[in-house]
Amino acid sequence: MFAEPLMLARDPASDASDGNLLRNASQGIPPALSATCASCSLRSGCLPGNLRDAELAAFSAIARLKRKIRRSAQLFCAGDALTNVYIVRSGTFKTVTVSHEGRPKITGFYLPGDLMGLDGIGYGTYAFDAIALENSEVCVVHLAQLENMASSVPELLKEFVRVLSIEITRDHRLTTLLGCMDAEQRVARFLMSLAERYHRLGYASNALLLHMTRDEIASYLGLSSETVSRIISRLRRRGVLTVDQRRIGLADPDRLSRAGDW
Amino acid sequence: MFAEPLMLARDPASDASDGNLLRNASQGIPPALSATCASCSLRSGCLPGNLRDAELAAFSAIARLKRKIRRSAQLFCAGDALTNVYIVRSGTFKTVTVSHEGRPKITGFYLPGDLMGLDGIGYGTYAFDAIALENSEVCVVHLAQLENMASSVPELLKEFVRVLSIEITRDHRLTTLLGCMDAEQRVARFLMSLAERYHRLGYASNALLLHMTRDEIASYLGLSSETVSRIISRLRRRGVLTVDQRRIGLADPDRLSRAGDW
DNA sequence: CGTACACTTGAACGAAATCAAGGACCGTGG
DNA sequence: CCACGGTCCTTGATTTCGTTCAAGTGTACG
Repeated sequence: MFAEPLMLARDPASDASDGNLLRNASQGIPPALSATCASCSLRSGCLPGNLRDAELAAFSAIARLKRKIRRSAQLFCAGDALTNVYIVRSGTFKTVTVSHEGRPKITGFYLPGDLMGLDGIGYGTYAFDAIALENSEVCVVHLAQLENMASSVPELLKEFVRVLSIEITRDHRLTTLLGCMDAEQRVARFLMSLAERYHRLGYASNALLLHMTRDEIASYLGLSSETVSRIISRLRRRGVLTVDQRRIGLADPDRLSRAGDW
Repeated sequence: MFAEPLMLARDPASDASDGNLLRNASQGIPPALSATCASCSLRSGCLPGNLRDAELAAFSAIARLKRKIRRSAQLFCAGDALTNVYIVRSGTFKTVTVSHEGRPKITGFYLPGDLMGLDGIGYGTYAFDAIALENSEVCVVHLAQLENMASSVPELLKEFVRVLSIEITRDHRLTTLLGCMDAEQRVARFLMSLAERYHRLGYASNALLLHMTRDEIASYLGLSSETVSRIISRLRRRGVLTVDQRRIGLADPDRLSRAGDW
């Protein structure tokens, strides 16, 4: 479909080494003791959202370790052995898979509260590269410890299963989007969904700041960056959006929503 | 993308009533006592595959209830409250979602050993309609009982999480397929993947019998049925496949595999 | 034996990719 | 401070792949 490699913003190869340096550096910093789940601003939007105080403290202990990842650095690599899953604490990530010819394809964007690495559990290795789109921080959750705790805390088990299931639902929606919708529907849905996710995190619901490039959006939506650009321009001309670089204003959310109907 | 409704083989509306009649009818039949997991031919290809004898018997008890679904009848409906998940025991199912204009889109095909309904757990309702492509049988697994047992049997918890994770992986692959690949790659991958799944079930690896129509394949792959037909014809002309209606022979699996490379 | 449905194939059309060029923004260094 | 190079973004012209439309063939089943 792409005759030439689709060049994304940053070179994965150089990111890898960059990421490793950062990882080592950040692990030298002792985790802040104040960073407990009870004091975290995500709270209900996160995996342990439904736990009671004692259980929450226990979960907090297994998610104690934090890791800072600088913009364009790599959190984990496709093929690496999976012992941890990660919860985004702040910032944004993308996950990327690479064709055997080296063409990258973005499979997801992750915001605060999202779990990364779930897709790799079944095979014991990460299925994708995870790269930070801005300076970000994650909670490191040892999978075996999580499964242990889930055995003894039914509420956590349910919540973990729920998160896994919702990831499946999200993927199925993406599947429908990629299989059935035209370019305008895809872009409209993408913006709506991003706005909703930010809104749930407490941001304004009628404006959003994209942390990804047009190329990255295009890759995720199975389009070319030119097409994404054209669609955004068209929606702007129609008065549905206001556009100032990465700042997108939802001037008419109803019409945007309808543009994404299927 | 489709200006006209994509007509699938059978009318979902008529299937629904048909399905309900069947459901009531089949529930009148007492479950066969001989149908235990220990005696099931799927064994290692199924959820309880790694359990030891005592645990297997316990699992067998919560998956005791079977249900027969006749060709084109409906197992469950999108939006219905989800209390059970289903394991395909024999036969084939498709899951279907319908656009607000009534256009159907097939989101998955399910073979023996596959779990259906996982995508609905997060929201407590099924996300899709599940329809049998041939006369089929499923094991009914009460979700609450499954989660209960998973709490006390770590091996089952791991296996359940593994199955959920693998579903995520599978969806991500489909996402890549729909987002990046051209028609030939999609069809080639589809056939390869189906052949592999049948092979794991003990069928010949170089031949396969499609239980779905070209329309259904097309819907799943985000193509038109004409395109699917043309691609299959092209692969036949090249000597990669032999085609006799729904019987597909994999004359040159290596080349078929390469045709699906990305 | 005839009707219905699934499948195949051809021809015309269209949506999005590709190719190509120009412009805006950013950090850097003179 | 401004010039410079590098990204990123936008827009236009052309091409391409797959859809749509249309017709015809084959197969299953009453």
